Amino acid sequence: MSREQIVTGAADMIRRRGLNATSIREVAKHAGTPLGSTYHYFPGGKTQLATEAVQWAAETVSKVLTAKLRKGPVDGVKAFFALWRQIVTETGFQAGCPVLAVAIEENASPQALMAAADGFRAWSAQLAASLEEHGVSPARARSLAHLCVSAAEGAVALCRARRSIEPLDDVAAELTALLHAATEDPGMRHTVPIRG
Amino acid sequence: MSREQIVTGAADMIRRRGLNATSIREVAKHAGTPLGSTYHYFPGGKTQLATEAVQWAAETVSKVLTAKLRKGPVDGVKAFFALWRQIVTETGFQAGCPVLAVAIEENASPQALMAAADGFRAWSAQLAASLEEHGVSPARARSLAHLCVSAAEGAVALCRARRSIEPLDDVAAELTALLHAATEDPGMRHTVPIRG
DNA sequence: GCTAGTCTATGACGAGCGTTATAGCCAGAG
DNA sequence: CTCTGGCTATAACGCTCGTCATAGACTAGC
Repeated sequence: MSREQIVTGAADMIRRRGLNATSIREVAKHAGTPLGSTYHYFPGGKTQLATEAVQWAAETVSKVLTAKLRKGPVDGVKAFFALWRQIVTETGFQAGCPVLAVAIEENASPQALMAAADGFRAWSAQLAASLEEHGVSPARARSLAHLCVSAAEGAVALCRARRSIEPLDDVAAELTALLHAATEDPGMRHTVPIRG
Repeated sequence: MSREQIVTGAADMIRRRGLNATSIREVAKHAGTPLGSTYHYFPGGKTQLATEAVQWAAETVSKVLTAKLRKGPVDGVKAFFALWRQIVTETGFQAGCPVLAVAIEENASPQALMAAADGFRAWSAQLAASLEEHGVSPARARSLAHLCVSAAEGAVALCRARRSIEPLDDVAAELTALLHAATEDPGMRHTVPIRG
């Protein structure tokens, strides 16, 4: 169906150029459908298209996360980072995350922004739930999940700017080690936290 | 001087709306200068203006980092996160990081993108140097520095989407604890603290 | 074969964009 | 005083944007 091609094409353009630089005309051309069709399928205009593109991207990642988290949080996070690594390298550092792209544009429609928030929230929640299942306290699970999602999103941006995969790989290594220690090492599980 | 107002105004608009949604006309209006003046001061057009805006923002953060890192890497990172926290909350979740904004737009000019890369690299390098000074190995210092910068940038985006400061605070707490353990406490160097 | 509804095709609208050109202002140097 | 050079002011260029309207084509059900 060509409706789906429009959504996935829009998501691809948004993750490369950002929301504002993604025009409906180019999305239609990229999908091989006429401009009129876009407004037939998406009567809500650009707002609706952007919202659905973000939702589609968020769900795609979410499905991968669901599948890989079955083997535990560390494997899930590894897959999460591997996914971003593939996107960044396969596109020659030209694509990132459409959810992030929409999140940082002030004039994005409220619906699209909400879709982005829901996407981030879903990923964090999945990760946190898996951590809890492996003995991490709820508060710490949430905070580790936020760290993983934030670090991945930020690292993708660093990699794109520097045209090097190094930041993402560094971050992935640090976080796998951190999660491993937080979940599997019984001797350390009740260590007194250092705060300040 | 009004030239500087144009640069700072451009940086402010870019961090809110993104590069593409920031028009020279609006930058000029926001700075109270006529459109013609913009092309007088920046004959390189939007490319030059964006590049200088990114450089200015990167250097502003860099100076804060330089000052606060004198008290050690943990204090530096705390200040780094406090800085982003202030920006996000003060603007009601409407502003983020202009360096990130430029980094994730494919059609940003090569110069502006390079300025973004330089900014990220400078922050990471400052942090890594401070970590090395406090006994962290070069490789791990680099990787921890990448983690801090990436996580801060990503957390700012999460906060903007969700209109909540929670992700940033969670990330800051996790990373201060991680850095503290990595630098100062010999007995805890290979442990991971648990938050309450 | 006709009708209805889905989708295509095309063009137009007002607006905003980056950029350039040109004429005018207005201080300070001679 | 005149003159010069940095800055302002204004208008225009071609272009793309989001959106809408409208007419045609195709396909499914009767």
